[in-house]
Amino acid sequence: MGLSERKEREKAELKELILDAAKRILLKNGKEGLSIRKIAHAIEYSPATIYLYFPDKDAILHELMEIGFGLMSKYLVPAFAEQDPVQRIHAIGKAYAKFGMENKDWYDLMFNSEKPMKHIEKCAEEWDQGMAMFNFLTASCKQAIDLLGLKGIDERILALHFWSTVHGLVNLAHSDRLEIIERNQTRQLIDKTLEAAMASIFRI
Amino acid sequence: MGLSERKEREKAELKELILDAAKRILLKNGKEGLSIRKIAHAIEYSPATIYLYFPDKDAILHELMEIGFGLMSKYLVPAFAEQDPVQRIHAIGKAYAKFGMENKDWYDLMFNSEKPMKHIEKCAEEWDQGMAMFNFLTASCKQAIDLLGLKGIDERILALHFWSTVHGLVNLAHSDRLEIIERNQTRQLIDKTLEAAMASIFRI
DNA sequence: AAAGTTAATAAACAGTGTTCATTGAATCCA
DNA sequence: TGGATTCAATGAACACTGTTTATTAACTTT
Repeated sequence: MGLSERKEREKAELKELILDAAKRILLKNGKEGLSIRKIAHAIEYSPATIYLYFPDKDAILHELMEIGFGLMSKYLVPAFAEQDPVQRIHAIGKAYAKFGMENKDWYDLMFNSEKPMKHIEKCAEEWDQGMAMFNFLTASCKQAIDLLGLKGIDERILALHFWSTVHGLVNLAHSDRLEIIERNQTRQLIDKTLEAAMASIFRI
Repeated sequence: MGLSERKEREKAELKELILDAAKRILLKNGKEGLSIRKIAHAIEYSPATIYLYFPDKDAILHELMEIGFGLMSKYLVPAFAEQDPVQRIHAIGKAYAKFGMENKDWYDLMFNSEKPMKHIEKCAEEWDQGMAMFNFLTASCKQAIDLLGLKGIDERILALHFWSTVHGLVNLAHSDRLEIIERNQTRQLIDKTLEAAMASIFRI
């Protein structure tokens, strides 16, 4: 019963081929420009073939999302290694924003799309990479709170405050709203605001 | 030369009819469900007719965006009237978040879409309602800074910090990320985080 | 060799935004 | 009034989109 080993390997290989093509098209044409038909054309198969390997387009986007977290961790790992929790949080914020600014389409897929995570039961499992990052941030916040002797502050709320600030900045930048506030200063605005957030949150 | 007054009035009337239908469809079917063909069907005209009154779909979305700012101001006006600048900023944040949570599609159109504002030269003019709101927030921040005697703080950065926090929260809520962090607590998370932001920013 | 299995596909369906030649009715002018 | 002109409205087409299904063709098993 079941597929022979060779069959399974071939199936996995074509799945990988599809994802690779999807990745390339995402990088070249953006989220809007990514279509089943373009993927099919890129790998020289018919569009219908894609549906033998993925139930629908959302499934492909979801797998891309997980690849995106892999990319993002390259930005975050050095920040995670920072000894001082306050500096670590700052470094995480800067790395997060850098990833967001340099990988708009990935970021959109990972943090702004609701489609690839329709059912909350599933997404709690499937967004585990995102959750792991948030939990690490929360733990760092707890350390910072203890270190600075801040009282009556919930580390989860603190982490959420920090995350939403950076997430908000990245999204405002992506939709060109920061450009409206001050032309050609987007990066500086993000850096300065991040510093101001750190200063006010940790009362430096 | 030029259109007679009656002609112009008729033209404006049909334009209004199109926008009204677009508004209804946006509210019922969301941003994705809003199509030229559905608008045409709703007003019982052919799709091609729409293009006699608007250059393209983006132009319609842009006009809807301006209508959205009208809706939003209903939420914000009471907050704007608040006497104490610190409480005013808090009230603005709460009203902004309330609008965002209760009007997802409008919010998306006004703050997350880049399409309706392709050229930055234009959008500086055409996003003037958004800019006016941000400038008012900045002015309130300046007042709060003076009132509390905070030193070395740029009111523009402070306003941006506050805006990006609330914007980030609303977007995280819209993409169900807050639901992942803590199930069925989205509203409370937003309120608490907003309070924490106020406390840390103004050192209460 | 015949039967069974299955990967791949062509074609279709129901949508999308947008363009353009044609129609038909209202307006203008002689 | 009659003919010319103008122009709003449209049907039909183009090039796309995601997805489904019956059919083909190749490979595997008996």
